[in-house]
Amino acid sequence: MNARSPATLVADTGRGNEAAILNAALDAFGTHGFHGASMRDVAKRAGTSLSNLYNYVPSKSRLLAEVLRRANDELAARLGAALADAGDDAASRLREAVRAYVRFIVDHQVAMVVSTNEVRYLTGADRAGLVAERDATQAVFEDIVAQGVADGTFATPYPDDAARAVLTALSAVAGWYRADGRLSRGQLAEQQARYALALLEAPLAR
Amino acid sequence: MNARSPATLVADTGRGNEAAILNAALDAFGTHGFHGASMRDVAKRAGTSLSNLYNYVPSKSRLLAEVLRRANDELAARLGAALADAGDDAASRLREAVRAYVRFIVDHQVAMVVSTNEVRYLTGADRAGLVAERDATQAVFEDIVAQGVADGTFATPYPDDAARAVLTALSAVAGWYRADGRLSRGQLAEQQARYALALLEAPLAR
Amino acid sequence: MNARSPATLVADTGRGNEAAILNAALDAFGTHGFHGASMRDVAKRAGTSLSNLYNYVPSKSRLLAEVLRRANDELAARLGAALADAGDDAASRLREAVRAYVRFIVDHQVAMVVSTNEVRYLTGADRAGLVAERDATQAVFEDIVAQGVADGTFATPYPDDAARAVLTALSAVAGWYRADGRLSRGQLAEQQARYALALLEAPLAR
Amino acid sequence: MNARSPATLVADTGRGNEAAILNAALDAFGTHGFHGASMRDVAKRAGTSLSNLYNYVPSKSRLLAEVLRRANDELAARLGAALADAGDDAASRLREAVRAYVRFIVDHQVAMVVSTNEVRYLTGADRAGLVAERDATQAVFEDIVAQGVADGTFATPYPDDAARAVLTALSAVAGWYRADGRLSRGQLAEQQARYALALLEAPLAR
DNA sequence: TATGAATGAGTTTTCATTCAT
DNA sequence: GATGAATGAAAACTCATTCAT
Repeated sequence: MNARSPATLVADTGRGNEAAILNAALDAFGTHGFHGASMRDVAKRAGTSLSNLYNYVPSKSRLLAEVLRRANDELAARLGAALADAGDDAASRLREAVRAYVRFIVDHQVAMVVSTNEVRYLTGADRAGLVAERDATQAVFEDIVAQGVADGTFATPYPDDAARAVLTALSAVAGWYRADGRLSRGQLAEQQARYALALLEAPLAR
Repeated sequence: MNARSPATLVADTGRGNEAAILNAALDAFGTHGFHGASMRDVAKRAGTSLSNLYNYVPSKSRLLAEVLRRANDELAARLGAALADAGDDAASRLREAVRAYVRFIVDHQVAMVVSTNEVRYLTGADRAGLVAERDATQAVFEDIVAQGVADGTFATPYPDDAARAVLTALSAVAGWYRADGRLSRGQLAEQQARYALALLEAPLAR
Repeated sequence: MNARSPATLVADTGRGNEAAILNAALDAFGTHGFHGASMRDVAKRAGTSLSNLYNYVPSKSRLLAEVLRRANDELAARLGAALADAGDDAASRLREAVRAYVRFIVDHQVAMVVSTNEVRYLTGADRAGLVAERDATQAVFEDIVAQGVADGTFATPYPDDAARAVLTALSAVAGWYRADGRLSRGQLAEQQARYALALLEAPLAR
Repeated sequence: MNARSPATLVADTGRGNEAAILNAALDAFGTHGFHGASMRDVAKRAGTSLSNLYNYVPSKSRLLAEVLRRANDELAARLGAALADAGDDAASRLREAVRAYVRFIVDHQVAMVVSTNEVRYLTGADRAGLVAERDATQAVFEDIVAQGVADGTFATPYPDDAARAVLTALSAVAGWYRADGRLSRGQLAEQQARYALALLEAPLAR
């Protein structure tokens, strides 16, 4: 099965309704926001009863945390795989990372939107955990940029800030991407890679 | 008085508690999000009673709309003023627009955050109005980019998309800016201007 | 108006439904216990809506605390008044205290039952406050007993424990008293006074 | 094994988890009250699953009934044994009955507390059965008192009411007894016996 | 303009209980 | 006997909003 529904982040876990519930939560949070979505919404989308939700998840906020954790895991896995297959030079590593990121957005647009907008409603350990995972993702980009700045590939005077700028620009894509839009998936990746390289002030040898 | 509290978007309107209420709403929506904030929150922050809110505003969603409208008006005014004072060439117009935008974020960070995150919860005419205002702001940037592409200042192959990328990168600044951060207000503007010009592929005459 | 409904602990406070709510809570807690009574029960008995309860009381447990506080205040006031009018010797002071206590039970049987059975469900400051008030009431009896033991009126070898035994025996009356029972109000007081004096081992000069 | 945990009312019945469940229920009801304790609480304390409870007991209220029945059986057995070994005169019979009662409280304090506070939540046949058992226990004391009054050992003018007063004073002990308190088990029994005899107005030949 | 009281629908969460395995 | 999943009702409490004053 190649074509996933964009909101299907979690595949069947073999544990009853779990996948359905997590995907339903993603959908609901994506549509109404964390506070705007009710547990009833989630249950309805998951095709189960409100109270049964609590056999799988102890609270609404833990539900959000779980969904975000899975989204981040998937993104991290994709980034890792892409970089494992990439060459050694900073420019192509950056390009591969951007491509993987864009593909993640295309496949899991809602997850990206929710990740961006709703983390702030986590608290305590859930928030700390997510922030740590997110920082790890950011470090991946910072490392690439640092490498490129060291070897002269990138001329930006603000390496870390620029890495973050690249990331926020990327994640903003989830806010406007439409599957039926002007650009194909590949073209979108190409565009974003070009933005990234330009922003990092790579020579325009392209 | 020169130093405004960052959340104070609306100055005294001469109409009782109106300014206090609008600023309180901005604060509350900024802290908890539209759905996470309650009218009670707003009333408490404004130092008035819950029911008195409804003497100024007919509903919670109209309160959000009003707040967002004022934020956008202020941003538009600042952009307009900055461009009126700017030169004729695309690069310096872009630079001035970025500077004004950054200064708006620094002065009204919460307003920018709320603008970015909570518009989606408006509906009907309120939403349409806001989107139109926002499109007008975007057009300002698109026009500058178009001018620069026409006269060869900018080499980007995606003028409109790049203009939007510049804008989303800018508004993302509101998500992480801290008054006590590493960069001064001026340095921040400088950095963002450089990102913008790089992203638009202006010659690296810098 | 002389004949009060037994559950009417709180007279009109001039503040909307407050008295009705407190009396309704007393009734509900008396009938079903704290955990067995729902806020809906209370609202129904008070003749108002569930949500309106929360304009008067911030939580169910604070409602219990408030009810118990008022009950204890009334009991303390009655004890104080009775002792102010009593003679100086321990036996007649004890007798008057018992009479006042019994009259309180007769007038506010439900309040006494709830006081006895439901304090344990209070927590934190509410519980501490109530326990302190209750200790003060107990001290009144301990003082009388101490006086009587000192001047030879009471022969009990366990003054403090015996004072407590008297009190628990008294409050247990609330568990079985019926207005239409065998004993009149006065006879009941007489009986309990006799028990108390006997238990304290006063000479059987009776 | 001589030293029982105070809450262990039921010894292994040879039927799977039954004893654990009944003891867990006793604990839970003792801690939170009948309505404040949930079947989940009970299951957790018993170390089994929620649904497995229903293999042993058909409903929550029957669980309470069962626990109370066992507590009362144990108390009745102890009273019976104590009286079988006692002499013939009312004073020593009363003394032995009080001793047995106090020992029951010391061994099964929680059971006594639950018995006292939660019977009221039983309904129908369960309640009727318990009340009958309790009346039988009360009759034991009433008989002793009647005997004593008949032969001049006790001078109380209210034989039946006084018997009940003795019983409620005794059961109230469960409300404050602490294993590490001032009085030993034997001293406590001695004290309560003295209260009882005094209350019944036995001559102070002690 | 301002308030406290009022309301009905809604919130998240827990309840006792049942059922398929 | 034992479990995890399921359910509908109910819990306490909050919501945006209205109204009388």
